[in-house]
Amino acid sequence: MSNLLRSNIEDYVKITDDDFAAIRQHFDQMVFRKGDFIIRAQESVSTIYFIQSGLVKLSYWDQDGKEHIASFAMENWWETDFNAFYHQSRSSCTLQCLEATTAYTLSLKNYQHLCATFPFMTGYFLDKSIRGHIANQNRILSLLTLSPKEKYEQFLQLYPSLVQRIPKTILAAYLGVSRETLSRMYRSRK
Amino acid sequence: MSNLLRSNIEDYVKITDDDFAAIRQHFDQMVFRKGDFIIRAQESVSTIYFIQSGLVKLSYWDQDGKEHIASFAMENWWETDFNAFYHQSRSSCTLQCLEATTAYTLSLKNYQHLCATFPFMTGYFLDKSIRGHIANQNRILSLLTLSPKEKYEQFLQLYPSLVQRIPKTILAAYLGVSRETLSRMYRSRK
DNA sequence: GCGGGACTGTGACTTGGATCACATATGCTA
DNA sequence: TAGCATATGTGATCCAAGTCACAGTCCCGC
Repeated sequence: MSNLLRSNIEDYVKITDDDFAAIRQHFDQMVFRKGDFIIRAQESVSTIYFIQSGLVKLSYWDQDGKEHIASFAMENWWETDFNAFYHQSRSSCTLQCLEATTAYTLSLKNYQHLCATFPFMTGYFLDKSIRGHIANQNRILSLLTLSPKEKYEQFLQLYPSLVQRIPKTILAAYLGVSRETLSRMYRSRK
Repeated sequence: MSNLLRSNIEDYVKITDDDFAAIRQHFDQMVFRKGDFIIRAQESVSTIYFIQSGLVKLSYWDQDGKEHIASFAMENWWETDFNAFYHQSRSSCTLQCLEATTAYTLSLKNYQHLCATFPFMTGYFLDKSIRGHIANQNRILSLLTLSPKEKYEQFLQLYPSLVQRIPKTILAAYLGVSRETLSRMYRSRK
């Protein structure tokens, strides 16, 4: 199974070569360099991205100019500003590459066509959405219940491979902790 | 449109009387009194609930015995511990009635049967799931970016009708703020 | 109608973590 | 290879919000 998108779909349901070829038609591919913006704030968002390689961050800037991270996405993950995509409105977030990234892109029109042509794809997206929903729920509970130290340790446990790939400043903005507090956290048994 | 469940489905797609009758077969109905537990921690969860009337809270207790609110659900909302339901594991949360509540219940088996029989129901649940996902995303950003005062004001704006129905202690546990801080918040221009 | 529990307000005190300020290290890029 | 931006560590200070303690209110059941 050399194709990541196909294997991702087949984690949910097995498909034939012909089906995958037809599904594949709905996607384009894009290549980004480190630092490139995939979505800028205030833009309209008509595309979902399936990350083939690389790492991106979805972030929100508050009125004080402070960055907050809504989520990260790496290989094998779907990402976009779902709020803007689903409601066809302008993005309040920014999607930017932390590493050089390649992605399959799926437009809203093709997304709808895909679900209409292959009903099991609706089930596939439902599966993804529910998992995302559950992950968000867990993140909310972590934000509510954990100390900075515990948040960091939980992140380490959940995404050990990501910790080395993400600048600490950005990780702090994801955890909801100041850069300095995060930095002080490695030694102390807090 | 007297039936809340039907009108909720028809917000997504129009259905015939016959279809609704067949769909309706998949559900049972339950009645709870104020304070009743719908789901207790450590129980397995095999049911989704569609709230017809009333108000429930989904909460998590940390190791210090402090309660944290994952979410509220009122009339016209779907609720359960989705993590436990979807992965068929034990609940880490508690679902409890803040008011006398009536709900349609849908078992996992019937949920699957429903989606298999009426493919558009998969689309309906996908729609619900995406909206839930987006709401959770927004909640995460609120927790990351807003001051206690701003969190309270945003809640007021998003759910004006809920504020009167939820004890302040519980609301504080939802906002991630202490009861006392929330209480002090009404007067000051903080 | 009485008593005990949940709910809420409010003062006094404490503190975790933010903020500020600066220093060092590690690149890229020209 | 110099030079500037990015990333990180660390000390000193401050303050928003948590915690603790107590009092008043409301409501429900016996």
